[in-house]
Formats: sequence, C-alpha cells, structure tokens
Amino acid sequence: MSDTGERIFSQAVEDYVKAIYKLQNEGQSVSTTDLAKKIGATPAAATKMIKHLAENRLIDHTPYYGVRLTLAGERVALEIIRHHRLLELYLHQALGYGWDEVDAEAEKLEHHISEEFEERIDRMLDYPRTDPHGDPIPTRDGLIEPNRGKPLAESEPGETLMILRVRDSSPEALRYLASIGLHLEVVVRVKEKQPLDGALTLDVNGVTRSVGRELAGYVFVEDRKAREEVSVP
Amino acid sequence: MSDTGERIFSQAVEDYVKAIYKLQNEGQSVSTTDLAKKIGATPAAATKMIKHLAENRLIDHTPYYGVRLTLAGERVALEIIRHHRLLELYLHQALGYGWDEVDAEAEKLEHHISEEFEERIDRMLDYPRTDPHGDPIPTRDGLIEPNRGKPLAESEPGETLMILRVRDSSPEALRYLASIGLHLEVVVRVKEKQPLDGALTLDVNGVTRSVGRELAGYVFVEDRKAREEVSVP
DNA sequence: CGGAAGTTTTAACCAGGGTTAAAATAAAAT
DNA sequence: ATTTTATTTTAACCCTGGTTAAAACTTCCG
Repeated sequence: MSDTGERIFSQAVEDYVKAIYKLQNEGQSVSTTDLAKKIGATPAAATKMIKHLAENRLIDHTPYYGVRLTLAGERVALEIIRHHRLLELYLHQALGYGWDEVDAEAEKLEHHISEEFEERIDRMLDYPRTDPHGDPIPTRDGLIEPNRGKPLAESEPGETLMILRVRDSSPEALRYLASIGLHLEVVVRVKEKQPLDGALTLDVNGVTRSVGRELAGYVFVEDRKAREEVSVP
Repeated sequence: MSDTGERIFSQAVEDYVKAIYKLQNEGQSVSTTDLAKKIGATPAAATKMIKHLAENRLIDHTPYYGVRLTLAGERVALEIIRHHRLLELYLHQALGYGWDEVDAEAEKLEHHISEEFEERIDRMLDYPRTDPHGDPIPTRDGLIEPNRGKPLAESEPGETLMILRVRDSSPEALRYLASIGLHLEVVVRVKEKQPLDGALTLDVNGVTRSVGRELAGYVFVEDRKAREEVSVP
C-alpha cells in the first residue's frame, strides 16, 4: 500500500527485460545479437541497454558471454507478461477480439495499465490461469506455471490428444489453425505421420486434416487420458 | 482502409495539441507560459515544441503573441479527446471505475489504443454522446457538440435545474460532489444564494445542501423545463 | 599454434524532449 | 519617451535510445 502507481522503469527497459525472459526460456544465456534481433535494434543498441540493465541489477552480464535475468529482472518480466496475457484474455472475452488479434493490441497496452486496471480485469475474468493461446498467466506475486503440453509434431499415429496451447507466432498461422478447427480444448486423433517431412494427418471432429511439421510444432497437446483426471480447478 | 494503425505523432505532440485545444476553449490564443504550465514543463520546452508543431502545420504561431490550432491540429486534438472520453465511459460502465478515477486511467491509455479498440468500445457502449462527467464525445470524424449547461453558480433562488455536466477538476471535488448527491441527471432547486460569497443552498432530493461559489462554478445545469422536451435520443 | 570469421563492445554521432541562464521583445508605468 | 517588468525566445547543455564504423575479443579451423 505504499507506491502510488508510478512506473519505475521505462518502456524500453520493460521491453528488453521481457525479450530476455522469453529468449532465456530456450537456451540458458541470451546473446547480444539474439536480443537485438528480438527487439528490432542493432547489437550496439542492445549492448548499451545491457549495461544499463546490469547497473540496475535486472540482469547479470558476463561481457562477451551473454546475459541472464536476476530475480528482480524476472519479477519485472513476469509482471509485464501478466499484463500482456490478462489483456489478451480480456480483449478476447470482453471485447470479442480474435485470438490472432489480441497479441498486437496487448503489446501496445501492456506498459500503460495501472495496478488498479490489472486488478479489475483479473477479477472480471474470475482470476484466469491461461490466456487465449493457453499460455499461463503469472500471478500477482510473480509465480508462473510451467508451459503445458508437448508439441503435436512429436506425436505418433494412434494417439488421441487434446490441444492445450498454441504458440502465438503469427496472426496468419493462428487464423489458419482456427480455420481447420484446431482451437484450444479440441481433441484430435493422429491418423498418419509422413516418415520424411513429419506432416500429420489428423481427425479433427470427424474431419480429416493435414498439418505440416512446422505448424504442428506450434501446437501443444496432452494425451487425452491424462486430461480426464485434472478436470476443473 | 489504408493506414495500418501506426501512430503518426509522438505522445508528446499529442499531449501538447490536446493542451492547446483545451486552453483555446477559454480565451482565443494560447500563451507559451500557460501552455507550459498545463503540460508541466518550462516555457523554454514549450517554445521548442511550438516550433515543432508549427513546422508540422498543427498550429499557427505568431512569435510573442501565442498559438492557435490549425484545422489539422484540431482534428488531432479531437481524436485524442475522443479516445479519452470513450475510455472514461468504458472504464466507468464496463469496469466499475468511479467518476473520480476515470480521468487518470484514461490519461494513461488514450495514446495507446488502436482504431480497432476505439471502434469496439464505441460499439459496446452503443455509440455514446457524453462521458461520465457529461462532456461530449467527439465523433469519429472530428465533430463535437458544444458543452452543455450554464454554471450552477450563476443560478438564482427559485430555479429548478438539472445537472448536465461537471467539470473534471480534481478527484476530490468529484468525490465530494457525489457525496452530497450531485450526480449527473439529478434535479436540484435553488433555495438561497448568499449575497456576498455566492454560496448556494440547494434542495437535492429533499435534502438541504450548501455549495460554495467555486464548487458551484464546476457544476453545469439546465433549466428543468427545457430538459423535458429533449428526452431520450 | 596462428589466422580468419563471427560476435561483442566501444566510440562518435543523431534526434526528441527536457533543463537553466541569458538575450530579445512587448507591455506597462513613471 | 524612457525605463521597468514580464514574457518569450535562444543558446548551451543533459539524458535516453537509437545509428554506423571501428576496435576488441572468441572461436574455430587449417
């Protein structure tokens, strides 16, 4: 009950921290070049920001060897991701945005909402755990559940699977997946798997569909049986 | 259907243009000092921005004699004010914000919502004409109705008036007004007016209330009879 | 081991939006 | 009519977040 809702870090800082968080989630330490690429700036700009972040104890920096978030940095990242995912869900549920549209709008808003706003939409959505792509929403105090599911691309013929999560890659990919019936919670059965390119033939609600290996790598699933025990929280 | 939703002007530019618009609405041309004060920066900073705005044909600047918005500038100002007031109403209606809280939150968001978002909340609110303080919401194509009502402070004993609009001054003032029953659409009767300080004694829903001249200057009213003919849009 | 190649960092610079201090101008007052 | 006062503008500077070009460091390979 002490802070008055002022933002502590600039939007740029928040963007970098968030980018580092995401890169860190596949591969231990984050390189300057990868970070620069993700942010859309030059490596030189990234280096300068890295110094700034390190001075503010948001990251540990071993020159020439990359960067890792400190605990403080992770807290900042998770707060922004919380904003982002709550906003995505809110836009979807309350304003009818499609799951391919929510990311762009949430990106614009995530740095600018107050704690009050966050709290209100959280309550309005009844304290949700996942966003419209099935990604977990961090809690107010910076905890996050692990990502759910294994890639559909790694499944084998005969398996019956439920879609739990879809990587929020491009709006086009999301729209295409939706168009062939691959939404969250949908159950699919794997009919065939091409031996060479890994393309899958699926049964989706009685309709036969094909997805290439790349797209199938964006869809995360869980064995049908495992799901029955978890049920509603 | 041509622009991709990119913002054309910086947030700073938008803030200055909005400030000029508001100052212009009482007193013809806007002085550097007043503008600086409104923005919360030094006159030197305002001068620099004024040059920038003039180069972009958003204002006409007569050095040493002040500034006026061009038509283009007015369009920009009204677009931001539209965002602001739609947001205020949305926060109030959809998220339960009090009328004393909406201004601060809308201030943060008004620069960052897309046309899509604007369109969606506009539809969701069923194309409203006024915000929670009774201020008119500009249309999508930059038209705005004149401010409604005359100051309560100028009314005389015996008059029966309906509250149409309340100046969005401070959250405290708004909270106080609400606490004594002075909301929008409420009908009051003027019982007395102090000859010297202009303080009013009112009948508000059967309760007797006093408001000083300053506060009464923030409340805008219309003669009760005039209202009956207008009715619901 | 010694380059060659790729990555990272440094250096010098730019633009936007701010500051303070000083100079220029307008308005008011003796 | 001239001086005083207040306002506005200019000048010189700061900080943030970017750029390009060059230098420093790793790494990998012959």
